[in-house]
Amino acid sequence: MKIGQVADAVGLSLRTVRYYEEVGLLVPAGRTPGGFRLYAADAVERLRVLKGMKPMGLTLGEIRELVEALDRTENPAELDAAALQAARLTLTAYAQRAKGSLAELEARVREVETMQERIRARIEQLDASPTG
Amino acid sequence: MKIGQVADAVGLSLRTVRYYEEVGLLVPAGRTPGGFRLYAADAVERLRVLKGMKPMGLTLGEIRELVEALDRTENPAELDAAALQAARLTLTAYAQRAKGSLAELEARVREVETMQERIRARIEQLDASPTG
DNA sequence: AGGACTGTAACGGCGCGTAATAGTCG
DNA sequence: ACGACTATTACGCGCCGTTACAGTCC
Repeated sequence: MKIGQVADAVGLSLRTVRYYEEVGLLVPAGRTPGGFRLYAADAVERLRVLKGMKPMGLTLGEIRELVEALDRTENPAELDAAALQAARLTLTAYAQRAKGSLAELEARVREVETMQERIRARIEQLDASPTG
Repeated sequence: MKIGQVADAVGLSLRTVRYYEEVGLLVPAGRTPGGFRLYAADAVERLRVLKGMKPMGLTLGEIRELVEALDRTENPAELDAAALQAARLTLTAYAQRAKGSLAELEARVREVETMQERIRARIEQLDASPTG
């Protein structure tokens, strides 16, 4: 697949896909003789996962750390005890981050609801004014 | 009040308060002879409102438009019909934005929950592995 | 006088958008 | 050969964080 097909399938811009390559998130499987990036079919799923991590509020560098930990633990049998423990720590830390992210999102929801209420109250007040 | 007291009370950095002045969100009431910014007491409340609008995902320019609409409609009796109608439109638009923002936040919550689940599953898998 | 505070100016950084220009594919 | 696609390079932007250096307050 060329970059346009991949980007369309995932819903990311060409710029974004190229930038993700620049920061080491997804390197294309190869190139055409002329230089066009070529992606394997699983690149789409990979990008979907990356995209799904962004709402956690992670930087791309953190996302990279997280996906690398996930990659390395795909079949745990191949890992020695030390590497396994390290990966476990990383994953646990990001699970915690996710928890904190959820708490923050809920706080944001409450703030937005408060603002919404404030605006609506003002609109009602305008509707009730003599000139309105 | 000087900038440090205001910033502390609201939980914004000095840099941010100065930047908000630069973009026209909050101009200090005056200056000391030496140039220090002086704020009135209501500046704190004003900054709290500004801070409360950010979770809606508005740019500072949009925030300015919104607070200006709120400012202008504080006592509707002084407004003519045209100005009142214009402000009403603006406020309604931002109420709609708030609604959209809430929908997006809920989508983000679901995405984060999904990622959290994925990470937790992997951790459990590690714990169940022979080397774990 | 001295320490805490504040001033301006300027650069840095993330995560891309957006040209501009040129080459490649079918 | 033509149109659709892609490549690289580079600047821009929002929202500040972060020096760096100097001045102000009490």
